[in-house]
Amino acid sequence: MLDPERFTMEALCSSMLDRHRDTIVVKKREFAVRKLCVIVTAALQLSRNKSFQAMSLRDLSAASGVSMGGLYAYFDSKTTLLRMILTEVAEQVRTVMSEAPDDIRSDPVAHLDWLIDRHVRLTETMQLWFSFAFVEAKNFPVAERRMATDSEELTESFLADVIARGVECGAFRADTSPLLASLIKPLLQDWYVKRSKYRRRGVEINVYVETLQQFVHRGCLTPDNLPSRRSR
Amino acid sequence: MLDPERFTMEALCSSMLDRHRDTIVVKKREFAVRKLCVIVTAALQLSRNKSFQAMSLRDLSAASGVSMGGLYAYFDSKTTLLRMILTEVAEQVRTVMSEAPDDIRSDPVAHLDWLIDRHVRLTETMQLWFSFAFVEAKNFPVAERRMATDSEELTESFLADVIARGVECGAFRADTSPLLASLIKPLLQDWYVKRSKYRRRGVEINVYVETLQQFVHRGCLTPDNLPSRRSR
DNA sequence: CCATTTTTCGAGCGATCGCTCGAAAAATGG
DNA sequence: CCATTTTTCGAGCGATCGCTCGAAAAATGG
Repeated sequence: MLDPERFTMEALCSSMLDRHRDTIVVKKREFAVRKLCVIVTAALQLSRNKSFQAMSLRDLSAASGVSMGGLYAYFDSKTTLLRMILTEVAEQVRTVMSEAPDDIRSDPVAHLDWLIDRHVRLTETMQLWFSFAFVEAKNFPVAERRMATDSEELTESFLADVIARGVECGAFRADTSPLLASLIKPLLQDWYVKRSKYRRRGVEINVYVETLQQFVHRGCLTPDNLPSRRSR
Repeated sequence: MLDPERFTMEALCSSMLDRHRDTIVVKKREFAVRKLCVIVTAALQLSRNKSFQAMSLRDLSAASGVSMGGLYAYFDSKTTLLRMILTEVAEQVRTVMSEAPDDIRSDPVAHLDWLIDRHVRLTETMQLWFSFAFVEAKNFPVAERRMATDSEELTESFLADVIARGVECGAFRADTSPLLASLIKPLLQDWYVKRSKYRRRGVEINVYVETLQQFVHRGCLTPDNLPSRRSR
């Protein structure tokens, strides 16, 4: 459903380069993308155990094999590197969550399921990026924190819009809580925030997606649309 | 339902002192508790905007009015201060979530509702402490991170136990997802992690608790126990 | 009131941080 | 092959960090 080719490190760094042509000094695209991949890979890896703040640029230099001075050809401050990564995550969310085909868009239940499925699979594919964004966004300058907040609100608004349409057309209960979209979001986030827990317990991504969809269905579908699974 | 007197800064710092008698140099209880309150209050406040790592001990000294040297009478390293705060949060969760009276304990549905209610209200009362623990725990030494993980797993096990009992006695669906406890936890956390969002939208704590309880009911109660709220 | 204990103070330490800059190395193109 | 451009390098900068320690101030108790 999601083409993995779209989210390779090279594809994402290529996109990062386009977005930051003005701050990246290196002129030749080939050179720039290759080094960006190395730098970003090392940065995500190092931030995984420690944190972005705790990672020094000397650590990053050693892990990436790019000299201290060399790093500054790709960003003009450590905060800029942070912003580049956060922006890439936010823009991928915006793009990927907007791509619902028309036939799915026409059915609120299917559309809600689609949003849940897409979000979980996107965060799975870009797991390191999302963990990074979630953990680091809080600790940094106002502008960067704002970016993270906006991205989260956008995700929530995708959900809220579909739910509102579903209530309107009678697929969802009329008494569906206005908080529902707010509650689905932390459930989506848990998949990557607590990824290691689910891995340890052997929870497959398909199981997680289906469990979440069913949980949400029970919370907001009208009884007519709800499959009755009474067992025993 | 929760006595606020139990969770005043003074009560919590008094408890912290008992737990760390060996590392705190100051001998007179009266002195120690008073200064601890000042120090911890300032530390939580400063970590709110920046982060614990980004907060320097000079910042803390200035904000609390305690000199650099004076601080070290209350902890022997910055990490110890972190550990003291995290421990206090974890122990309060452990205590407060274990106090269900027998009559509630005997009814799984009531007990689950009680756990949800208690957790949300505890995190509301100790909001700064919980936000701190959630944001900071990831960034720090292995031992401290482990403590946070253990605490979260404990909370989850409280939920899982009650759900298992509920399934056994037929109050909860037999096909209740084994993931349910894992999914409730991020919903509980969202209340304090995204507290400012809910405040901005004017969501009252009672509404949040009830919405959450209802959402969970729909997800796991057998139809017999589920109040039918079909409207229009 | 004074001897003793307890608490508080803050200048100064070594280490590490983000970042710079002039020079070296590599790539390019005629 | 060589002149020019582009990329990479790493020692060194000022600033700030966690932490120490000897001395001053405050509290205690007979």
